[in-house]
Amino acid sequence: MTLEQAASPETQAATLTEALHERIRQDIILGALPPASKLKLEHLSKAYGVSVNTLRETLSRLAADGLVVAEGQRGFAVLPVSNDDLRDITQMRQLLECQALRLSIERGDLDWESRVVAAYHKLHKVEELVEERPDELGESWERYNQEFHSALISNCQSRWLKFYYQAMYDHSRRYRMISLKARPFPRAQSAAEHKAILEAALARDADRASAILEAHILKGAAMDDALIDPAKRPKSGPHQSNTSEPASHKPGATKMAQRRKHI
Amino acid sequence: MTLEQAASPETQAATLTEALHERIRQDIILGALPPASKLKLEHLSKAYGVSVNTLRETLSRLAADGLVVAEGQRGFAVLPVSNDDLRDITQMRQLLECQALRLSIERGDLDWESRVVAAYHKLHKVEELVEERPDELGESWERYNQEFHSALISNCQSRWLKFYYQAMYDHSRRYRMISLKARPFPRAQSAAEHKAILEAALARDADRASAILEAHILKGAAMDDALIDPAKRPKSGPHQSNTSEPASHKPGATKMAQRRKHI
DNA sequence: CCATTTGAGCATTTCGAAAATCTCCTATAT
DNA sequence: ATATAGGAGATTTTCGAAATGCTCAAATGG
Repeated sequence: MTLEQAASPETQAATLTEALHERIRQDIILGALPPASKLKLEHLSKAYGVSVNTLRETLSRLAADGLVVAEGQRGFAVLPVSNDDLRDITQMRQLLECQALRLSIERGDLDWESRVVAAYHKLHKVEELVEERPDELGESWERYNQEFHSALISNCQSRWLKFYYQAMYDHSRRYRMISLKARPFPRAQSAAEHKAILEAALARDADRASAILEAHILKGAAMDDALIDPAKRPKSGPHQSNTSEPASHKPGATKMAQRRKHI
Repeated sequence: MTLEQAASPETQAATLTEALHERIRQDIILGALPPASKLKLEHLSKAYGVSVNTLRETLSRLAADGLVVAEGQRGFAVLPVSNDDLRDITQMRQLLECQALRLSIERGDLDWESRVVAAYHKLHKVEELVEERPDELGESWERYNQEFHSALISNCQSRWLKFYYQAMYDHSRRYRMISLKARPFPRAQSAAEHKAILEAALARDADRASAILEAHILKGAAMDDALIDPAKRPKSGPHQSNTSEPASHKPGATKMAQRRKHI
């Protein structure tokens, strides 16, 4: 996502590269392209049906975004996960999102209020039901959760703050997706927290809202923590997982690159 | 600059794209490629002596960094400047740099202390002389100023914080370069502020150091403010702002042509 | 006279393949 | 047996040009 798109979220991709960027970004966040997996150009370009150049340009962008690491003459790989990184991401989200919320509340106007209320309403409805039918509603919860958090900070004027917030949110979402594969759907208390944030925001109490949000972010991340053991990744034999198209938009992933022994 | 490079600043560019990325980044920050100027692919690829694809990949990365804006089917342009953006950048620097400084001080160790002292020493020496001979020493001041600020936060462990701090520093530097073309070298008080920050940092007084730094950043930016009038840019008839090479920095095929053979 | 269409010129986007580099397996020598 | 050198195959990097889409002025119709 570019800075422009963060400022005014367009949904239409004008070029192939932009569409591919969004597609691969989602595949990384959702886990179709697992952490630390090598992104081989020829292979992926076939899987996504684009030329190597287009793919390369896209991966370069993602590398600048931080979702992909690019090492000269050694290609691209999905950013690995680690508990350290998760802690880092979490602290950054606390710093950026709380600051954005403060700014947003300070200049709070009626349009913003109604956006927040509307977003909360959707999220609230889904949260009442999501624990019973997580498979069906999990995706909705993700969307509405993001929209609620976005609405809260939408009144902050800082383009950069929003831009970096969005990046950090994407990263934390990737960790949550990983976590959800190992645990059910432990969002029991988040509904109460969302409500408390809403009330503090509507009361224009920036300190209180910010404090609750900070704790909320930490709690959410705590559930994803300690789920990352590097030895966990399936090391299935030959890498044929990708010989077939990513047709169901599952571009599969090659295995982690074995690092060279000596320099 | 990638996330990796921010974490451990490598100076060697392994590929043409990486070298070009750094080169254009500098040209934008230093003003050889002026704000809002259109970056025509064919033209620039000749000027820098690379193919259109390589240039394109580089510009895509810079777009993700935020120094360049990419509009689908309409090419690339240098990010425009505005007073709003300058304010935004300044506030982000305050937020990120102060937080990084706090974290850095909290886990302050001896190595960090000595890095800070060493960086301050260089900066101090240059600041004593820079106002008399700004043309000669301005560049040194820039480098040592950046190194001092970098040293201050170097002990903070957050990769992302450092990464975003660096991006914001680059942007603020671009504004300072613009400002320096209109005013002499008004850095009289910054020396005293640097000293105060150093002392607070060495005393492990995070609150005081952070407060001084916050004011310091604001003061520095205040001098660059109000220098940007949108009607100023030379929109002379046919857009010739780029017909003349950014050649002050000779983007010709001078240094780019040399390729390495072995490591 | 104004609005709309057309099309030539120009700029961007995308592709396929060549060149450069890295990886890993094998042979050879110590 | 271990270490070093050579080379085939795989992968990344770079290029030149074709395909696509935008811009803007001239032409056409109301």
